Amino acid sequence: MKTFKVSEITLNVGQSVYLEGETSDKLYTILEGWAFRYKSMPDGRRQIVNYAYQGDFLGLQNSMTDKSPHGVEALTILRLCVFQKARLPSLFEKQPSLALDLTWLAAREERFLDEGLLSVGRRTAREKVSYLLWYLHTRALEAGLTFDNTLFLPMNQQHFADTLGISLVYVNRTLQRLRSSGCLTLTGRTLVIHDKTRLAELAGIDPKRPERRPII
Amino acid sequence: MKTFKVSEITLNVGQSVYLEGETSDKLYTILEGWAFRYKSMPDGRRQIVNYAYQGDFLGLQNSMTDKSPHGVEALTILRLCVFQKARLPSLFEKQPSLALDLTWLAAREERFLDEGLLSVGRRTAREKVSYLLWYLHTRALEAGLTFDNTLFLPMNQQHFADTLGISLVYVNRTLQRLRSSGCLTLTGRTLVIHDKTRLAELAGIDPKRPERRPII
DNA sequence: CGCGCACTTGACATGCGTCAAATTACGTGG
DNA sequence: CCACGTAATTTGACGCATGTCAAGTGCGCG
Repeated sequence: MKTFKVSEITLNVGQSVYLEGETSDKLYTILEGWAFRYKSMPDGRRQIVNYAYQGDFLGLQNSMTDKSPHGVEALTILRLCVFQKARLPSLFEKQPSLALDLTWLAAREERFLDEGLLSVGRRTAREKVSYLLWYLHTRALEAGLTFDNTLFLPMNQQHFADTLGISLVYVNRTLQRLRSSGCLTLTGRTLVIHDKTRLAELAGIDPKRPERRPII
Repeated sequence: MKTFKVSEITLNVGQSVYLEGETSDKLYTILEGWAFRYKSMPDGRRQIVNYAYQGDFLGLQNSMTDKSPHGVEALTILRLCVFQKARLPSLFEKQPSLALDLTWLAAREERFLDEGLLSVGRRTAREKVSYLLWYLHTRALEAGLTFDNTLFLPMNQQHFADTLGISLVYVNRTLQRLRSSGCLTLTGRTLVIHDKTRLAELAGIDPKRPERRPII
């Protein structure tokens, strides 16, 4: 294990863990803070692909020699643990349970991405915004980042727009309408969920197929 | 290895490997044929999340006890190899290279999903359809399923629509316009790419950031 | 020969995008 | 603590890409 860990680094808001198109032979775990993964088009259109926080791995999708197909940027101050990806094979040999953990994490990320695709592809704007807030709240719960249904969100409306595939202006209008529905408050960066069941309804989440409960 | 493999099964077009909401303690590899993974909303809206063919794993995202968050359906006759997921830990111990392979496959799937999110979230209808055809052709190349730029596509326009998050009617109109651009022919289920570079342009794929070349 | 399903096409409706400007919040230096 | 500059949020007016509805058309299969 001592040869696997390389170092610990800290990034500031807006700094990149790695850029789209950059090659990196590193792996990262988040010790503290929020980041987002994104992809973009030649003309600058951007799609945020997922958010990540403590315990999440970054860089697993990158080969060691090719350019990264996505970028990762810090949303808050971000403390990272850095590993050499080349050490992975020997690590898997010495500690097979680590391989299982990584498989589990990858599977979890895939489930998130699948949900994201459903959102972006098939939900209406109202459902999209509802779902995103529901999702962030649910993940924050899982990570112990909420206090009494209140939650600090490090992203702004532009991030929402780029996550959901709608325009900034329409995110704003949709948020207004959600606020007036009464089931949540979002002032500045503070989100309070008053009625999560209602929010799930607005998001078009199937009540008969509940999300998996937080693992631990 | 002999204790890992359970059996081999064959499905017909339209049959399900597993349904959304079903619990399954199995893992599958595709030996032959095409399938698609999908998720849906309570009211029936459907999002196809990815396509899979020979060599791809299915069921990795499912826990052994919870309901599957997505379904998988056969697009062609589908031959599958079935494994017991519970055997994975001991397998990883005996054969750490398998863990690496699975990690690689999971990373590959994540890259596909990221691309899908970019498509659905940020591309226009024309770019979406172009990208999907480009993507299917590229993957088919990688798998040795094309012959002289000609490729059999097992999916219909409804599948395209559900993949791209647009309506069936608009997929059709967009295909018409793509055909008249001259860079492809799509008659029935046969796709011929005449000018792949042009197709990539229409899809808004960054020329400076080429997709990773087929591995092997 | 006829039924069913995939594909087409036209007419019309609308959810969301775009442009532009106003307003508010926020950090920074004086 | 205030003044200022910059970024984030909000609102209005208008346009368009895409959706919806509905009616064909073509074709494979029994």
